[in-house]
Amino acid sequence: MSNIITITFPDASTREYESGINSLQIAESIGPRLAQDVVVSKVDGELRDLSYPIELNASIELFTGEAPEGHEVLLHSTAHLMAQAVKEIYPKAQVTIGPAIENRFYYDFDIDGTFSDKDLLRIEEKMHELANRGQIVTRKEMSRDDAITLFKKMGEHYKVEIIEDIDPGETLSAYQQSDFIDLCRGPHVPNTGEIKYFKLLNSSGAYWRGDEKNKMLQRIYGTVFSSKKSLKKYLNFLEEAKKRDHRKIGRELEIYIFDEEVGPGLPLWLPNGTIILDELEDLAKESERKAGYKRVRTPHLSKSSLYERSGHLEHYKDSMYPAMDIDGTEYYVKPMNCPHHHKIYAASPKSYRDLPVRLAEYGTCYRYEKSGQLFGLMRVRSMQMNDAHIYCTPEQFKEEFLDVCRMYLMYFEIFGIEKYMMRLSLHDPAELGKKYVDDSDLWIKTEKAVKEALDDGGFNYTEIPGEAAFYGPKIDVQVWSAIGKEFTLATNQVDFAVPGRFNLTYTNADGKDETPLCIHRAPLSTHERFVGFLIEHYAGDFPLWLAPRQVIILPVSEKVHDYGREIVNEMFEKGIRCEIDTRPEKIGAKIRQAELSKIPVMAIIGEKEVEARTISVRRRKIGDQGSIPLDDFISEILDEIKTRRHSYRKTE
RNA sequence: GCCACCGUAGCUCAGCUGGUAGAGCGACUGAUUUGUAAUCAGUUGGUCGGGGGUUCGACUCCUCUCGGUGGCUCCA
Repeated sequence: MSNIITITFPDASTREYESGINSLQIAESIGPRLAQDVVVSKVDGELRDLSYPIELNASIELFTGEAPEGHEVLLHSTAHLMAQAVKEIYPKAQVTIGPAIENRFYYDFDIDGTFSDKDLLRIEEKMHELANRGQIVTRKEMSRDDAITLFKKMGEHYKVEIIEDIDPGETLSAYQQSDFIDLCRGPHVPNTGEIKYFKLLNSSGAYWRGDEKNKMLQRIYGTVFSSKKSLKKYLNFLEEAKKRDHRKIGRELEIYIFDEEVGPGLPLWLPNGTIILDELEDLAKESERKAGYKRVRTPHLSKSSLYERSGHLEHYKDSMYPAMDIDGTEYYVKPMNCPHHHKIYAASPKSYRDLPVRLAEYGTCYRYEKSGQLFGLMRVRSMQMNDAHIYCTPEQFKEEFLDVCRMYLMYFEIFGIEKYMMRLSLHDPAELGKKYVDDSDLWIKTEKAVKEALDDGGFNYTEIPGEAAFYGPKIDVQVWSAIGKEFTLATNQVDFAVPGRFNLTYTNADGKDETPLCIHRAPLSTHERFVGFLIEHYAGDFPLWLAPRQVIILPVSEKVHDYGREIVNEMFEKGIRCEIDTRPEKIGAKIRQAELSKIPVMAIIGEKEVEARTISVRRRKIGDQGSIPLDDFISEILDEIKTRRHSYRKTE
């Protein structure tokens, strides 16, 4: 066996080393700085500990804590460090799982009692102490049975439970630092001294294995970075995100409120918010009209039999408001519009020539969301859906489905939404007849058709098994709130089951009855959620067409109030939302107030402007734009509104 | 729903170990007639989320309840 091996680096350069060398030694041979910063390596494409001995020729990639691979290891190692600290302070605590997540890590513990903020500080202190000790982190491989024996002896019952679920033949690994041993796949940093810049963020309850039937554990979230600067930047980002939170801006800009006496999750839309909703609806009506949708309206209540037929009572009863008894019959507040639309479809006989039938309604629905689930406008109990149902033949399906997807993209373009993820939710064969309509062939056929449509349309998407609706696969568009919470913005579902239950038919060219497919779609989500999202997306700086307050006239002195009122009237006549600030304040104060209110256009008028019939334009965040004739100003504003132009952005 | 934390004026917040509440902004009034992010002065404003209890005395302690926040779980 040759003692010399060749190591290939990502840039294709090579170096020779003695067999058995590890990544840390290789880093040292390149430079002391790299040796200091390197956290983990990839050997032949596999992430490995720095101490992993390399026996044969290999390709190697070294990662510092700045690289995503390195950061993840750092996060994970810090989770271990936290667990070690917790075990030292609370010897009776049992450790469970502690993974790295995006920019953060957490660890769940089973302890008596809970963690207070003070406890977190104490744990954090302990962590610094343990980190500074420079404990060497070593990897130990063992058989599954040995692992069970070891963790049983340690009294770590959750770990034993985890191991017992692993295949008997597998070799497991554990990492040890001082007396602390944790089952872990690794890799980890070689020394706890590498962990310097961390902070524990918050604690919460978390069910063991995420199942509310299980015991509630105590979870601690924290974060770590490879430099003080990065940590600070991240903490700062969290602070900035809070400023964009739609709940904060929604209150500041008087968009919506919740009232204790009205009830949780039941928003009241203030005049400013209603303007935004109206604009969104105008956009939706306009684009749906052009796309051949017909608008319908349906009641808020229906008999229970309707939802029995649709299957919703069977599948979603827990999320519906309880039934009310009316003249001895059970009625439900509607949790969705589809059954009503099915009835409208069925109201007259359809031929294949009538299809596709596209029915749209911004119907208000009510869903009983668990109290802990409510989240500002993003998760509410009363909601208006940007809803429509498309009934089509199997031949028409692909094109209809794609048209819906294209409609999302058109909206995203209008709103400047760039960060999103498309998710295709598929059924789980094991759940057929339980969670899902029991028709395996139809599921497979439909899912294939959806995938084909998406592929042909050139869409990128991720497949998620076991997340489909009970009646068919669905496409969700996922976005993230300012504080990083993921949620579904647009949704598009294929329904091959419910039309049959409603006996919906169309007569085909051969004169025979067939059941149409139904596409459920809500590209603008619920209007509540969409507005919540937009508030954060724009950080309250709405583009002109959406801005509740579009133009404010700021008179330099009272002498020009008449001219100002004249402008307001003229703009009002043209449909521009314009107001005038007649407070006896100096112009600087009026500007400041307008800026804080995020009014996009300020029109400053003084005696010069009166004389020349001009206005001095100041765009929010842009500043003074100079004087222009009043008529030009009005037509510019109108054009910007009409074309729904993007807002000016500070950083662009 | 579960775990933790929080709840003082329209908003943001102060109020030490119990002695019946303060500031800034806002709003209002008056003066100022102002040129691109705060003119000055005055006035207004709270049964300290609500109920019950402990205490001579509760914003402060206990308890129940309502609401919010961070998570867990779920989302047609």
